Amino acid sequence: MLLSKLVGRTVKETPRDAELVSHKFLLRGGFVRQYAAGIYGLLPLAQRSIAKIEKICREEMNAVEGQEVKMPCLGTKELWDESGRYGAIGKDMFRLPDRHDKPMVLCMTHEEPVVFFARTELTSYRQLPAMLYQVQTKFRDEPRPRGGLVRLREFTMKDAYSFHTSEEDLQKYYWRVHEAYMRFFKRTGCRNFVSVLSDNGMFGGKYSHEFMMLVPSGEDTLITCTHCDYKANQEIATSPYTSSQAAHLQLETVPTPGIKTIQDLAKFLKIDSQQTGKAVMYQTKDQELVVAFVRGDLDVVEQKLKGVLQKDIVPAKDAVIEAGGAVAGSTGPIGLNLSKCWVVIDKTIFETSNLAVGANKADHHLVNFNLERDFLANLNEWQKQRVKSGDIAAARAGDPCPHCQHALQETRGIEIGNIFHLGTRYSQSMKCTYLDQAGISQNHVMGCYGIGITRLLPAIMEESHDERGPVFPITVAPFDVHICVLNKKEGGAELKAMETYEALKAAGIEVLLDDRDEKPGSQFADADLLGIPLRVIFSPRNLGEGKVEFKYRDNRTPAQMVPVTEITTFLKNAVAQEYARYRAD
RNA sequence: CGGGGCGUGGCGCAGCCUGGCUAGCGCACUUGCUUGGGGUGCAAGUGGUCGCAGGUUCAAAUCCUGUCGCCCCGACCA
Repeated sequence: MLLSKLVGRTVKETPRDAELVSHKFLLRGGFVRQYAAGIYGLLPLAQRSIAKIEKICREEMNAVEGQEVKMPCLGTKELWDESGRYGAIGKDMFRLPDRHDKPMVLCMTHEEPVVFFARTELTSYRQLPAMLYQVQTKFRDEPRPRGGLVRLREFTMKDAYSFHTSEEDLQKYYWRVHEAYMRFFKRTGCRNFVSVLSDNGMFGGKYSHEFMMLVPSGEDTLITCTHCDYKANQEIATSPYTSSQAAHLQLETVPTPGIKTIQDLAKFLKIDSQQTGKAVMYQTKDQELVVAFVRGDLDVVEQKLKGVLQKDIVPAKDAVIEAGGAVAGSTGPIGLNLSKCWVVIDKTIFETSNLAVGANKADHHLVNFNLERDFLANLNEWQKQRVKSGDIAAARAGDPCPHCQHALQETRGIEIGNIFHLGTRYSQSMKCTYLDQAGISQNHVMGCYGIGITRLLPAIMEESHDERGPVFPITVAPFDVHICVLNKKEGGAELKAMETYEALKAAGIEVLLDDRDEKPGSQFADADLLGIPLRVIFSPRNLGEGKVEFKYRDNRTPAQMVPVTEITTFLKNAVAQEYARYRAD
């Protein structure tokens, strides 16, 4: 490709809307253009990279016996009603009427369409296990698209779905896909990534992993152990917090004028915040109050709370708080109106004695509160139904690891892939069955596996760049080799460069030739901005000595002079070596 | 949905508070000369209903009202 003909120009100024480095470089390098919030078009440079990512992805999916299919993006309400998700998913799903006013959806994931396939095509145990995958556009009406290509409303995803006759078979295959994912991410040049245990969200199922690129700009917080291999999304990470147990003292009400926060309370009572109980309030869709209690020094994780409660929640409004009998700033377990509210108690409250908690009376708190004695023992059977318990607190840096007790640490990450155990969540609701060996109808046991294809490009750029631009792994770079020609009119520089360009193309190497009549500085700056891993510079000065200059985009070795007669062979070797660096095995 | 910010040629911005001739600057783009190893210099050009609608006024990019869009933080996120 000649750079003078490449559609998509580079710019010096950083567009105002860009925050992330990947976003800045994507715009400045002419990789993408924005159409609307969360909606981008890929120009040739980005499209070339994405196509390479897709190709590697297909190879790895084929290697685990995946069969590529293409399912429609447009879906009908009927199909999504079968799984119950037409109603369960809120505004995240694009919905539109067709010309007959029939409700349609734009698919945000494809469990429903794939089950549609499976129940007619996978009807015998002889066909199982089977895996279908596609590389397809997904639509999600995100509340807040952001970060350039990181969080989009329209994007490409590789989604795969496997069907099994047993949990054991699914589990075996699940780990095979996990392996395939590790290979895929290595091959695409991802370096610092991990798989972590994650929340199942709206998928259902028993377990799941997220593949996370560890970069400071990541949206998710991960909890990892400094000693063992425990890794989890903070949404589900746990810790066996150390708590203090002591002889139960007399419960007392104490006036606490103007004390609203845990910090103030601990200071006022001259105790550690670990000796307090904090109430965090949410509300359900039915306007019922949800009061979550955790130890004062800890934070509530909403995902965990939702899991314990099995309900969707949002932060509580004042009217709901009042109706539930809670007093903001002094909310405690005793005295709540349990007919109007749910109470969720974190395990740390069970484990700590003599806590200071709110008294549900303005400017008063209780001290020496002991959960079993002062609250649970006084509940009748019906009230007990309104009280749930579980692990709802956030594990933090410094807390002990649930596996080895060593200190945990926090890291930021971008989710680049995930794998989910689905079980029979969809095959049951959508009546998807096969006949087993005994001729008995059984539900398929399912797994699903996603990779955010579009997102991987900015993720790689976040991980791999310098102040001048991205530094692409050759496996996903838009081109293999970038040729600059300085002062092209003199000394036959342009002619020599063209010869090399043609020879490399003939050898199947993807070359970008900067044939513009630009100053060296401009050419170098643009080459840096495009991030192509190998660079050759033709100039009259060096050609006078029969040499051209070769350098790596990442400057891993000093630039070297290569005889122009050998440059084609040299580059063929260099390209081959470069690809070899990203082999998975 | 809550909080904050921003809409002026393709990009980055000034002008707006305090209304006033043909709306300005830099980059990019076109043409010519110049320069030639980290964004040369000079000259001449192309390109804008100042997001949109309504209002106030002799006069609106500028003031008022409404509306749409975009970004950031939070909420949310298979």
